[in-house]
Amino acid sequence: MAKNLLIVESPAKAKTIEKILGEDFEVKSCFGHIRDLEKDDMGIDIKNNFMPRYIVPEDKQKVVKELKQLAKKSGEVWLATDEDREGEAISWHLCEVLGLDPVTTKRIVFHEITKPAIQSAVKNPRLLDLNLVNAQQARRILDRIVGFELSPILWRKMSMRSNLSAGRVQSVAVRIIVEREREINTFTSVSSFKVTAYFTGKDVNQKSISFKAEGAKFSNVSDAEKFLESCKSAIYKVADIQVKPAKKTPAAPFTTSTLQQEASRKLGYGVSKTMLLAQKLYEAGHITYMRTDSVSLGETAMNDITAQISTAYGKNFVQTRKFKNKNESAQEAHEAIRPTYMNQSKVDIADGQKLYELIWKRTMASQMADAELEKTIAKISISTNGETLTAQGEVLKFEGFLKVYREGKDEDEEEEENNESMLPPITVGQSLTLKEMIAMEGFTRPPARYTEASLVKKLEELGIGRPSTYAPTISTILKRTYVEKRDKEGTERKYRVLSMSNDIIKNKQESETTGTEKSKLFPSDLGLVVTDFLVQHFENVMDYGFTAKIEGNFDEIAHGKMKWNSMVGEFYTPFKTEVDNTMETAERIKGEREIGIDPASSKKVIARMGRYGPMVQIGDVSDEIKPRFAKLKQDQSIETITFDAAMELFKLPRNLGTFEDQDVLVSIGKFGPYISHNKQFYSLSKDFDPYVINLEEAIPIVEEKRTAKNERTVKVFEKEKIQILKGPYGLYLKKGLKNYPIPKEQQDTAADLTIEEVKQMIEYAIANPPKKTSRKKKS
DNA sequence: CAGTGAGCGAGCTTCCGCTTGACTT
Repeated sequence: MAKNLLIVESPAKAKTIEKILGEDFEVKSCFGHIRDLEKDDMGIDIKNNFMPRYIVPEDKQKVVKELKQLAKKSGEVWLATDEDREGEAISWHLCEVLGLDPVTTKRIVFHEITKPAIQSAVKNPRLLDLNLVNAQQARRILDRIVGFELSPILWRKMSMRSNLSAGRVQSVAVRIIVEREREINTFTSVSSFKVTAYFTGKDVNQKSISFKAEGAKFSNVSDAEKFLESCKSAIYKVADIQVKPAKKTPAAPFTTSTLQQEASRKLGYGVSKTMLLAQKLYEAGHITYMRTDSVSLGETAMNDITAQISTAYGKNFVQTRKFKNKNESAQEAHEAIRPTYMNQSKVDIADGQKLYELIWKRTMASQMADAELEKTIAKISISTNGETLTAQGEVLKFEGFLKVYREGKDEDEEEEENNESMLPPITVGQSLTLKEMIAMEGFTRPPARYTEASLVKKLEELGIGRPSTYAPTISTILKRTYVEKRDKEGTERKYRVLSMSNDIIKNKQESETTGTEKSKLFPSDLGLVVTDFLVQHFENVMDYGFTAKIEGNFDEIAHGKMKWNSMVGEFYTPFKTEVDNTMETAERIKGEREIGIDPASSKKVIARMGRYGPMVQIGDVSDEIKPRFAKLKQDQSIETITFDAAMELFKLPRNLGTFEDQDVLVSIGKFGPYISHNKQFYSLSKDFDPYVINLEEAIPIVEEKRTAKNERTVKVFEKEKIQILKGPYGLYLKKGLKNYPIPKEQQDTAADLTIEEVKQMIEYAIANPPKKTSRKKKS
């Protein structure tokens, strides 16, 4: 009898499952979706009830062909795609393409790849859930409509010529970054003075002790000073001690999102790097599937984990837990991310060890005992003013899960200096000696800029995007340059410190660096203006709750309570009206902002988007005097640039004077600052500031780089902007940014080439690009 | 690339969500 064919999504899964099922089944993978909407068009017949037009994309044709052939000669075909909306749809598409009857074809699901789970799944096949398939179609079609209607509006309304895009997920992701940036910009930091006292004394055994205690916060320096003043000659006594037990609970096992966050905090990985390494670990069989939103662990896995904990740390370290997902949008088709074998603590994947270790520890910790603590809070009285100070200490009574793992924290979650040190043994009534009392100025902090991973966290909270798309979404908004990932240097800030020892109060000023950022997401001006535009015209789609709202509708479709095309239609009609309206009536996107009047010409100075990005402009094209333009520096923004900073930009290009009877100019080009002299350009190193460099400094740079250049230049056709240059492999032609080869036989006589011959050579090179030699070995 | 920078516009671009290989020296 012919074998049955079982189709899953992932090839790595296929291998494992084939082993489990044995002789009767041949297990193949379809590599995810095998059909999609037409690519070049909307792909939807809107007038015909939004009937989708599906095609098999080029890169899936090979797989589909193979599956078709196998299906023909196999016994029964079983569909075992993931148990979620997308998986159900993939199975339906498989039916369509392989000519299977969706009403009789066997459909099975499982959440873990273990022998019992799979065998029981095979014993209990069900049929395709067409309601769920329709929910997926609604999701797909709605996303296509939003993306393919909004993007063209941007092409029309944005003068920049680039591949702009908008979509349900990406545009909201950018909005999150934009709004955070504005929160930071409008944030005003408030300072206060916090009192800390450093005490010494003796414990019951007459051993010397020392610790610190904290007092009130004062909103200004004079109140803080008054307080210190009032503590002069005071007697300090321990007024009260309270001891409270406390416990800490381990975090749930990893999902895609939490893995990305933790790898970012602890290992400094970007989300793409994390996923790439996780993929390698998965393919090598070291971990379970890495694109998941589930926190649950299979039964077999639980046994493996608890056995491992018992052996390594003892039975009292075991505490099993069934974690539940907080997130309603989770579809839980897989397990949490965990090692496949807990007894394996090392892997042989290059760069993968650290990530594996993180997964291993997190998994172990999740089934380990709570950590038990003892928190001590001591109140210290001040005799002179009746105020009290508080000293806190924490003692770990039982390590529990902390033995292997402690979750990292995001910047904005960092609690105020959580004192996790121990308090020395003190007794109520005991008097203490004040060594020093300090009132230090501190400042409230603006919200933190997002990292890739903290953005993923936010998106997940809003139910926007899926585990398989978090990393690609971030790549998209970076590629579109709506958002930039970069560092920011901190700024110096002064703060005051009042200190009192031996009843003498001193007032010092110190300085610190604040606001240093590493690998953070900043919105570009493009991101700012496009977001404003979209929010203004498409508030509905840009709303943070939009996805959650339509997910509710998809659920109703999945439960057969709503028809998918009427749901899409309800969205489409008002949306399309707004699209048409916006196309016709909306102004071009400029993000224009007036920032002042140029005193020299008394013309308006504006900051706005230009063809080549953000710029400042004096005057207008309609003026008699020509307008002047300057592009913004990398860290400047239309929204925040000051008048003075803008005027500084107009100092370029700048004529430094003459050298060898030719002007020396300094300016900033696409690739940074440069000097131009005698029609040649010399890029300026970081050591020189184009706004301050003078002629004396510029001349040596020109001379030095010119000699270097002369050694390379054989001939220059100035009018045509073509050069013949000497390279490591011989002579070649350079036109603009592109290089073209000079044929071997003409290498020696290249210096005598005429412009006509050179042009012909370039034409020939363009017409005959180097061929990709695909040599297939003949067996 | 480059002493500019607008706008004009031919013809191009684009979505989200599933999955992995891969044109070449």
